[in-house]
Amino acid sequence: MSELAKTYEPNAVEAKWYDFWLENGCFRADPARVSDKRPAFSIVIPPPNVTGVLTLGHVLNNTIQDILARRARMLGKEVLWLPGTDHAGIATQNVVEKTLRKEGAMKHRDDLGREALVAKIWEWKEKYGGIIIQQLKKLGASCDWSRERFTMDPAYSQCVSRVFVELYKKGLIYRGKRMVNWCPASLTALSDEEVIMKEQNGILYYFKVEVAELPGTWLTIATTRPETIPGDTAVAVNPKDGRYAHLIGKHVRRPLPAQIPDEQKLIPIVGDDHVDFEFGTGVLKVTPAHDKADFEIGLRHQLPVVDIMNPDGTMNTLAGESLAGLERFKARKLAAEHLGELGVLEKEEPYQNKVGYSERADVPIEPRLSEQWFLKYPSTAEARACVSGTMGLAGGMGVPPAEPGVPPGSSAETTHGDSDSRSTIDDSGKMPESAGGTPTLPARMRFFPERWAKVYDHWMENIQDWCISRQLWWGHRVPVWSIELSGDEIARDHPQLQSVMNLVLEKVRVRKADSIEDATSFTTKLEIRDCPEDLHGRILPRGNDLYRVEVALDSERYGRYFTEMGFTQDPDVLDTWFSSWLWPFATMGWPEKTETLAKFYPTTDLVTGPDIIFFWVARMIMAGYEFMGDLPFRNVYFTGIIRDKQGRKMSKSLGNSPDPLDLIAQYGADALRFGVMRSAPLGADVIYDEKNVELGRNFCTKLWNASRFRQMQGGATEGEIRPDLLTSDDRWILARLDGAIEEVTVTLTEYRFSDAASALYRFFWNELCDWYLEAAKAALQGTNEALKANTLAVLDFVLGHTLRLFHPFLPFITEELWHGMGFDSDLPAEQGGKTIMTAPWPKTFGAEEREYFGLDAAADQFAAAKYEVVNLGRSLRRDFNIASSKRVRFVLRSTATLAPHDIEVLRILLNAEPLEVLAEYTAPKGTPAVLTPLGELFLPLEGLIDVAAEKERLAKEIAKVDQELGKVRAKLADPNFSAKVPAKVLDEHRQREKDWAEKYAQLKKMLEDLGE
RNA sequence: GCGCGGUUAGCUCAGCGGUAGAGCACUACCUUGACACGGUAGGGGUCACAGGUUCGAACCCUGUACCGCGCACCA
Repeated sequence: MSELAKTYEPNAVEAKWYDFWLENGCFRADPARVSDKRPAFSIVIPPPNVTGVLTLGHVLNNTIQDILARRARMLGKEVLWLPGTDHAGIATQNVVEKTLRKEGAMKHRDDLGREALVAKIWEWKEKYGGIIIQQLKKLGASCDWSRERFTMDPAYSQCVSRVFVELYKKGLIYRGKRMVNWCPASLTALSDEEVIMKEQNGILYYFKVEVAELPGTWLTIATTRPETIPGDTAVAVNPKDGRYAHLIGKHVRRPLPAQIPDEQKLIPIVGDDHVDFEFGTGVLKVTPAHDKADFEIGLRHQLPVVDIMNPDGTMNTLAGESLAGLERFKARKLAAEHLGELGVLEKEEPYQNKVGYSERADVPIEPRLSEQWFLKYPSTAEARACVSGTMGLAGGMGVPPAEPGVPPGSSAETTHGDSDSRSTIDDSGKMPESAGGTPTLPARMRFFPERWAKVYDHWMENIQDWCISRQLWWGHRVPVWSIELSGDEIARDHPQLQSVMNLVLEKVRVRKADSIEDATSFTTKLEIRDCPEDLHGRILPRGNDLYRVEVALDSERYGRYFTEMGFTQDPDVLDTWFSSWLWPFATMGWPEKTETLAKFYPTTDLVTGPDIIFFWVARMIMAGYEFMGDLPFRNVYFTGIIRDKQGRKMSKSLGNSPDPLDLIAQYGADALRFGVMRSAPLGADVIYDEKNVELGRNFCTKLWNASRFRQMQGGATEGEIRPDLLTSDDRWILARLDGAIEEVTVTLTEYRFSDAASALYRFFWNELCDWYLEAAKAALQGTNEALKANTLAVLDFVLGHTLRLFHPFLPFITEELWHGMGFDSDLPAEQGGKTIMTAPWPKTFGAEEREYFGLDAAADQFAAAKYEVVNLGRSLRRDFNIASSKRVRFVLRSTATLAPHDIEVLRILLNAEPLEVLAEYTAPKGTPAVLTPLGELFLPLEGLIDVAAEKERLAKEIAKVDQELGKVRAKLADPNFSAKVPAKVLDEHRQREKDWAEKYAQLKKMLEDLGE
């Protein structure tokens, strides 16, 4: 073994071992190695944004995954941790556009054009795309980098198109004109999940309008958005509202825009149940183009839709001359001013409401009518059942998580009315038993913490179609080519479509095509070269003998044939999550039936944040069932969110987000990992404090120094332990080690990482270092060579196991010590050999081993009693102000049989010189003493002590003991107590009473011994 | 409004029916032969509040208050 350096230098060490692991293929997953004896373990990384940089959130998330992966390897599993990055449509395009604008390369994306901008983004991706991957390596992530994937890799993109076409074919994807969430900053539609509601301090404006048919009758309307008045096409009241019901059918004049002729201002008063007559004045202005609810009212009453805004959130000419061109919030103020000038503004009051914000761009979204692609989610019943089945079942901790190979036991607990949700009652014909509504079949997927299952279930229950198209350029382009033709043109130019057209013409429904129901789907073979498959498309009547003919293609190759025929590809790209939801299998080679998929799908664990439970987790589950016929993962661990000391989320703009790379440089990756893990309990947010990283650093240093201590003793590594030479301290630490193995194993199995880290900390620091290492000095400094060698063997055994227990948390320092201590060469390959990564995970002792080593309760108690003597002796020193460095005489009056080694341990730990153990001893009057489990310990300090002070100290202790004694006695005196309490508890109390009474008597005697 | 968490030492959190715990911070002493990124000892808590169940409640039940977070909302 080489000599360990005086201090631990993490940075050089970390780089060295990471390269070593890479060179030796330690992270490589080989499906061919998977067997009955070597089960597969797999995780797919939640792909970070390709342009992202490492945050503390990534540190938390990826450290957990690394711990799971490293431990799985030590458990002898074949581990695949599959890494990669996400193209992150909006985020990435935003970043690059912003940069280009700053550089003056463009003002608007149209200046560059689609191809040029996409090319720029690819350039950007190549240049900065790898940063976060390099940073993950610094953290120690043991991903199989040979399998790194990007959601816009050619093969991955192929998967996305294929999935699109399959869903299109099934009629689950359709194009429709709907109210969507429009982001005026990013100029695209968003899904409902991308909108976050924020509390807003706004103003509620009250203005009045005159009923045209009843001059002099005015209605007052409350609104937060006066700028949309020009888009109002009705005023609505509740038909049950006595105040207004008689006005339904009459008209009012809307005040804005003011310049237009009066007759154009007339809008009807309609009756609609949606109106809440408690709110405001009970009169609602209806702006179908700019509000979801108003749009619905508009549909019910056939109201015109007047769009008064531009896509970027400025007002258009329909808003009137003065508002046109103004940004919406400026327009709001001006509109209110106009109302004032017209004399119809009655009052303004401060008002708090919630406004939808674009998650990415952080600006209020604008409800907007537009044509988008939607997805009716597939496999919802299976996806819902597999998780919601956990409710109230398999509930508590301690139930091991589902492992691969668990037989599928789930079928849907409920059947939905949805015609498209295929039944999940499987062929076996097993129907869920109805047991008072409690699901009786085991869930197949577990959430940690479990409460997220309820959130998931609630969302699944109320699932809405997903708007999957985005008006962006960076992403997967919608694989649909379309052309608008008249019936004649179809017949003339596209004979292939004619037969389909005939069908359409038979049942011509010349009305606005705004949903899938109006489309006629077709499958046809178009006679074009190399096209082996049927093509799927739809013909949608657009009115006036015009038809939109569209085809969905999963191969870009054929797209150009359609282009040649005059078709154009849909300009939109797909929502980023439309590619992410395929991640667990698209990264493993789907749709090919690869060995990787066969061996590693479904994955074992997923580690992610609860904030993307709908964005990603739920959708992956549905995609898994739909395309793989099986769930994508068996256990989902939801991390907390990292917050600063004030409880705020980490964010760049707040500047409260430390750079993990700086922390690694300063403290080391292991320190960062340990510090974060120790403060990240299951199910709770993490309050980040650099002190925790310091703790991690200190911990590594301690581990380093303890190992150095061992090394300085010399001798061969890992000698044979002779049970006959084991001291009580040896037995004690072996038992403690056994307890630590048990606790760490259990806590990790239950995903309680912070508990595992605390258990490791406690064992290593408070048991191994504080007691065993100090006690072992008695043997190591002694002259008994056999005893010394045996102590070293025990120490090596314990340290070797400790390093392995620590390895998932502290991969670098444990590898360094594994080598530095010589474990790499002294152990056979199957027990680790040249890397701790492949060392087996420690197992608890069996009964045989416990007996072999003589580990029993008595041995444990004796050692604990010994350490208690030390504690009490040290307190005594402190009470009489004797420096811990000063050697003083102690006398232990004891009838216990103490081995010379035990006496030597006591002497060293007490820093006594000498320590006399006597069966008979009469202390001089005034000698301080303390009662210990092994007898009375005296600190003879002739003449040095303050008798009064000692008396006071004893009196204080007597009072305390008296109090405890009183409490126990009171309990025992209660007839109810002894009658009702379990025997075990009663015994405990009786024993306690005895102990306290004994202690009380002896303390009294000691007080007397002090004199007068 | 509905749902889910939380409220324990100055701070961050464990404990979840039977003598109140850890880490950090604080105080005192100690540069002793692994470690001052350390050691030893110590101070500090009517476990948010009010009821209830129980021989016994930080822990179980009910309600209240406050703090988070979802979901749905009234313009």
